[in-house]
Amino acid sequence: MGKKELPAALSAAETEVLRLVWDLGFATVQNVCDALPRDREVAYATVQTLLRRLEKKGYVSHKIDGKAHVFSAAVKQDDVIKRTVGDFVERLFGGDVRPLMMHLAGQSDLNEKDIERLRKLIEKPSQK
Amino acid sequence: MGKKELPAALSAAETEVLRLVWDLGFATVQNVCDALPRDREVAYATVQTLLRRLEKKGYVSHKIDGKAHVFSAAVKQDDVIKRTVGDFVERLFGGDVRPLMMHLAGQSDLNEKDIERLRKLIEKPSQK
DNA sequence: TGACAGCTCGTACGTTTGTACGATATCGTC
DNA sequence: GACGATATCGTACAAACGTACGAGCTGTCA
Repeated sequence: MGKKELPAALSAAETEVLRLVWDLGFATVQNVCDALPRDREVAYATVQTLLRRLEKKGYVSHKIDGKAHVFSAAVKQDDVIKRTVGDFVERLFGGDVRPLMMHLAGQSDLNEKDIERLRKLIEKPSQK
Repeated sequence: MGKKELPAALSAAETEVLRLVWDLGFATVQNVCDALPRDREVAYATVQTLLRRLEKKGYVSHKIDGKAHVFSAAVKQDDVIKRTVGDFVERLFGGDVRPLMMHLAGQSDLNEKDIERLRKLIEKPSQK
């Protein structure tokens, strides 16, 4: 097993749509449109194309319900995230995650619980 | 003053070159080529184009030294990182940085010092 | 059963991206 | 001052992206 071979790379717009599909679990084109942030409205037809491309690349699949296509993810979110974040860190930080963590830590407002969970994750030298 | 207006968006390849320019401080096309990771070799001419595009977009500028152009960054690294990471988190996590931090914390091997610094950052509710 | 609303499919198109060739300009050296 | 080595510049081009129109198919309800 090991390396789950992921399909071709995702563009930004595709990534966003895929995320929404994960969030929704099952979604029609319309559902995805509705789930888009209000400030990023985009034509129905565009979402449709993005879903079609995602399907062709193997990231989602659909079943038919009446006249609508109901899409769902065909890849594990963790795998995609791992690869996407990896690429990102590579480009912007030369592969070193630490500056990114520092940046995030400085930027974000984490509550007590978040910090607690983080601490756990960080301090337990995970079984890598 | 606030929002430093950053120029148009960067592509992945551009981002990588810009990072190298930051790392190097000042760099000729050749320098950037040499600094590229060995597994990602790319033609001199390609790097050249990317630097040209970066300059047109306003991310780098150059001065002339002999026959060579010496490029240096024209934007603050922090600003670019902030925006780039922001976009990224928006697309892949819907704007919530916490899942990303958790992911990174679980993936990376941080040493004692890193953890210490992180803890400081996290726990001091910085002046936002 | 026919009209309508909703949905997909084929197709398109201007941009951006990644990559690069060939021509030209410039610096140092003999 | 001519020559070679090294740079840049203009230009190119296929693929990927973002976005979308219009035609056609399919349930649904009167």
